[in-house]
Amino acid sequence: MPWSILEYLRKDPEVLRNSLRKRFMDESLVDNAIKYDVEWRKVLTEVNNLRHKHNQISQQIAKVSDEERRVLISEAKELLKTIEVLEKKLDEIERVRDDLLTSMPNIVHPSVPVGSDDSYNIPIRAWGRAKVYSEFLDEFLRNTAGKGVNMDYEVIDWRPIGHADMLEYVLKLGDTLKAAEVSSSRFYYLFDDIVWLDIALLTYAIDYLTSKGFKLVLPPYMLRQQYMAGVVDLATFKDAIYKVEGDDLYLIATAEHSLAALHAGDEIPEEDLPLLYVGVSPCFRREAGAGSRDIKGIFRVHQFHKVEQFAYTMPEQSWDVFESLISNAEELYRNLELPYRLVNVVSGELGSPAAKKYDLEVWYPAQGRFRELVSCSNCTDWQAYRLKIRYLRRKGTVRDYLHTLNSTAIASTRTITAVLENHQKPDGVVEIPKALRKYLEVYSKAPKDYIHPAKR
RNA sequence: GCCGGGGUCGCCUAGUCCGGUAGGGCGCCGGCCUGCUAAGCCGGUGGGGAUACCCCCGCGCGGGUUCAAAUCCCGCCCCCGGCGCCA
Repeated sequence: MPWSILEYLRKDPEVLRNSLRKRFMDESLVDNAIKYDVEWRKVLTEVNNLRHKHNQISQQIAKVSDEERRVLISEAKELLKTIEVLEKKLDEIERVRDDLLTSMPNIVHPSVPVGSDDSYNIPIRAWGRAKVYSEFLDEFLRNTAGKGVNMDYEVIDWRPIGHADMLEYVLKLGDTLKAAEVSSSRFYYLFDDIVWLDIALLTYAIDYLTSKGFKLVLPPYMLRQQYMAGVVDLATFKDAIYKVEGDDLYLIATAEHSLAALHAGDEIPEEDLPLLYVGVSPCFRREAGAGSRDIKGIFRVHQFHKVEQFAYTMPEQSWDVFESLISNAEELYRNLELPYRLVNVVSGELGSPAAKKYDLEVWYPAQGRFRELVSCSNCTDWQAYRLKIRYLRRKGTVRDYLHTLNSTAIASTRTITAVLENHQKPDGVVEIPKALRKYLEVYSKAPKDYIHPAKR
């Protein structure tokens, strides 16, 4: 039963305290959990002893005479009363203990920078030649060379139009105002060339990853609460997840959720690992904590399409696979000619499931900042424990929790915004990345090289 | 949604009517035996707590009846078949 968190809780709790400190969370959680775990084991032993006594009496009853039976039955009944009281106590302790355990975030990996917010993220490498409007040069340099990673750039003397205005007013290929009226804010209608682009981006990513041996999956878009709770933490549940009224179903916020649930309860032989999946699905997000951030355009929306990489691995494989998932993502963005930097995300911004996370951030010329397009996480055994997914080593003699990892490949709407800003010409024409051409050529009405501003 | 059948230790299966320690086969692991292999024999093969014995829980899930539930009762989930509805 070596779930890393429970194991450390019993053998070396300082590891957990230290991890919580790095996340700026209250480390008393650990001592509280220890207290309840010790108490739980103590009461469990008491209950088990009483149950044993009761079982013994119960088994005698079948074999004795009528008079003896009457005596034994009343004895058993007495015992049951005691057991019942103690079992109630045990259930209560167990409930508290499990709540404490499942509220425990994953253990922060030693290589994760410690810091409270994303200004402490550490850039690891950068790629591409960023178009930097003169006014944004200081900001650009502060976030590249200033943080120890050099990135090629060219200063431009015109300010590109922001992706939201491009979509809505220059190209006139999106209508977020009507969508807000009929749905609510953060919804959108997209038309023609942008829809082709959305489709092409998805097939592009699918083609790339299936060529690399990933198994293609179209997963359920809704999951029961039990499985959703195995994949996400409470904060995500509250802020990101839509509930379907009248059913025990939740809309997925990413294919990661369904792909993690795919092997819930399974035991996977060592020789089958790693299992690599590429899922494609719509994603539904409440964005409850977002306030009015990115309220314009389609950067932060309630629904979008995403191609997602997901891996099940042996514990000793997961850090290598982690690196390979992010390098897949990088290659996808390099081929789209989108300049990016890769950051090692600070401890304070890590979600509970993740032990370590890389974000791929593309430079947005009109906004003058880097923005997250890809998030790649190693969840180690955090999800596997909750979903009871184990590996079998050496023909079933060792059984243990495996590791799960996930990474964005392409999130459609967000990638579209990056294309609209980075491949925009001074005259408002958007050049389509050549890597997408092949996926657009199959459609007679799809654009092939350029998307042109609407005629007025 | 309705009617019927089903869900037992990795797989197959007995036990359910009639309540009393869940049995067998296959596979797998370990051991014995043996020129080698096969066969044969012995033990193990779910979760948890103790770890020197050992104990508790586990028959789709959750309740109930009972000293005692795989077995009886109630609710739910899933699978198969039929009917209905349907892109």
